[in-house]
Amino acid sequence: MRIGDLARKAGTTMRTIRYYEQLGLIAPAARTRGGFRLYEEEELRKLRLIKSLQLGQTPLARVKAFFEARRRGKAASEIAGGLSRLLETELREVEERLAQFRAMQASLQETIEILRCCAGCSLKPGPEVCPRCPVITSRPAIPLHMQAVIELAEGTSLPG
Amino acid sequence: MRIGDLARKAGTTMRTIRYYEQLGLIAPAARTRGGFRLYEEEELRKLRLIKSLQLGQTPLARVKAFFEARRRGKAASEIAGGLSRLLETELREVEERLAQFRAMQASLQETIEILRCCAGCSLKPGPEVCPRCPVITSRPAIPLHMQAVIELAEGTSLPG
DNA sequence: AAACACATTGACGCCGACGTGAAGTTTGGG
DNA sequence: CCCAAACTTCACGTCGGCGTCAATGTGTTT
Repeated sequence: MRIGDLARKAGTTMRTIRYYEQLGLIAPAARTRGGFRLYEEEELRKLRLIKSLQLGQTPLARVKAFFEARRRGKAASEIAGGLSRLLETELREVEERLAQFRAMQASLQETIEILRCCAGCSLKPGPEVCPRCPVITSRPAIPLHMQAVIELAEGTSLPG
Repeated sequence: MRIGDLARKAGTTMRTIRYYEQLGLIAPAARTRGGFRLYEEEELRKLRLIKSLQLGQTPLARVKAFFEARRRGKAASEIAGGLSRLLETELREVEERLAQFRAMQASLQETIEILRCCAGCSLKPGPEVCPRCPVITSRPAIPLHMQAVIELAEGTSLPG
């Protein structure tokens, strides 16, 4: 299989594949006499893998470290141990980001809800303006995005 | 307050503040005769806001759009409507990423568990190698990272 | 008025993950 | 044999979010 086919099958581009090769992530199984890269199915699997790893923001350098763990480890237990250490680091990072995104999601959802209420009342958003609004007052804390909205609303000139 | 103080209070740098100004995100309330930027507390709040928004990967361009929504909207309901549309877009993106990260987390956790088992057995990881391993065989699907591990393990030469 | 920290503009650099040419070479079908 | 399509390497461009340097100007203290 040549690079164009591989790119199509993997849903990526030739440029990307060559870039990965430059980084030492994948390599063609062989070359034609003329120098064309020739690939096996294995590279296709690797590419798909890289793609899915990228969904989790895993940088290519770490993907490489992951791929390289094969060479360094000798015994199976070493391999398993080394890999699981790598993955635990990764897991910690993923969980950090998860927490951040969950917080963002909560803030966004709450803020949207409040805004819908304000839009219904035709009021400038903000707790001083709409002090009896249950959507705002029943909340333990003002969500992140709502704080921004309130600041923004202070610049406007409209009936309160 | 001059730019250095603002930077310290906001936990950022002068360069960053000037960069934000260049992007139209924040502006000094005034300047000294000599040209030094002078800021009020409001800018500090804005900076803190930007920082927290960045935790959710919100690009600065969108933060700007968010800030600019003030000028475009005239009536309060327009403002609230426009903002909530912005935030809904943001929310959708955040939720997409949340799903991806959740999948990554699950895959990582499962893979680490499997690897621990393999390390305990001193076996090369992979379902053919350890066919009776309940940790592997009881799973509905092989997690993402485990697929990578299996590919990697195939290059090793060790007692199965 | 000298010393010193603090600021100013401008410009170039960097990282990651590629895109986008340009100029030449190889392959495969008719 | 010839031609278009596919491929090669080289090298510069992009985007976001700043870092860092250079040369110069300001504010404050003594």
